[in-house]
Amino acid sequence: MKDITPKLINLFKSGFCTPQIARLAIKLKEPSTTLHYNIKKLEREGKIKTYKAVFDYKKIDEGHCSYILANLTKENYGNPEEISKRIAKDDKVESVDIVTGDYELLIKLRTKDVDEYYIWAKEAIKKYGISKMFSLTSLKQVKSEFVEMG
Amino acid sequence: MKDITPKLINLFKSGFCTPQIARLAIKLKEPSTTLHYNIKKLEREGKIKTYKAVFDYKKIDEGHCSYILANLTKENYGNPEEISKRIAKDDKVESVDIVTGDYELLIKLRTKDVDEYYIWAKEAIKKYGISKMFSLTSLKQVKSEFVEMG
DNA sequence: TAATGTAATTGAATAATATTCAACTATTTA
DNA sequence: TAAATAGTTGAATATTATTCAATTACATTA
Repeated sequence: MKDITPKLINLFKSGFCTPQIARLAIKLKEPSTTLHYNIKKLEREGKIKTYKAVFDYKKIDEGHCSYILANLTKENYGNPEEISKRIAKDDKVESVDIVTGDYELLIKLRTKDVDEYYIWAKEAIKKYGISKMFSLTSLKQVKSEFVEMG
Repeated sequence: MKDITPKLINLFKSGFCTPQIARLAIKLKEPSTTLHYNIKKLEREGKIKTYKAVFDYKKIDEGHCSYILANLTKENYGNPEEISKRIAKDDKVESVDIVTGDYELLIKLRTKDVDEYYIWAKEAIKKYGISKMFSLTSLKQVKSEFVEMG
């Protein structure tokens, strides 16, 4: 049997979805052509970047969620953008922000468990030139990606 | 003219989208019926929670993004869950986590600008019984909701 | 290990939905 | 206020999802 779900999950994390115009038409009591016009306009203007799926991460073996504050080594301190773009490529990374305060980066990471988190963190220090890390572990994800988690 | 885009944006933040099976079929070189079957299975199992849109937040007047670490007053310290569920109801709140460390909650907030952030923060202290707040402002959102921001 | 049941794959038919188009209306601009 | 532009909408068409039934793969157990 071919297990296509991992591929599916990865593609759905950032795309391969589309608006449900008919459902919106009912909800908003507007003709579907009007909604179609307005949605395409939002897309054209670049206001909508993509359509994607949101998962119950525990159920897809990404139950461990952590927020990592990171300092860059002095070689990289000057251009956090390049480093953060590289970090952003990682499928396990939900978000990367360059932030104010004592740390330069804030990374939201989703892993299977603490072990996988630890492996990732060790690797990251080497790969991305991180000089110091401060991690917050999520004990409960009440809302994520604008979606309330049951 | 009726401006339905704000309603549209709100609905798209957490739903009213659907998978693009035909595109996936081409991408994965599998029959669309196979993908249909597998996707419905993921939905049935609750692994997929919803399908939604991701925005260029600057372009929809939600350009100011901040991470707020919060302590609850001692009356609320015992049940962070109830408070966090209430906070989660707020449309401006992208995520809420109960976290380890010196603070109980980590809130990701999207507002138009600093002014709106300040108003929200003041209100939140009153409404949710927050005794102390520590905020990190995002200077650049490199990735968000698993989507790389150009 | 053969037999039986269950889960997954798939092509063809159908149903549902998005998209296009053209006519019209509202809004903005000169 | 005329002309141009942007937004709305119903009807026609094109796409796409969904259902169905047949088939195959896999797991269970006797």
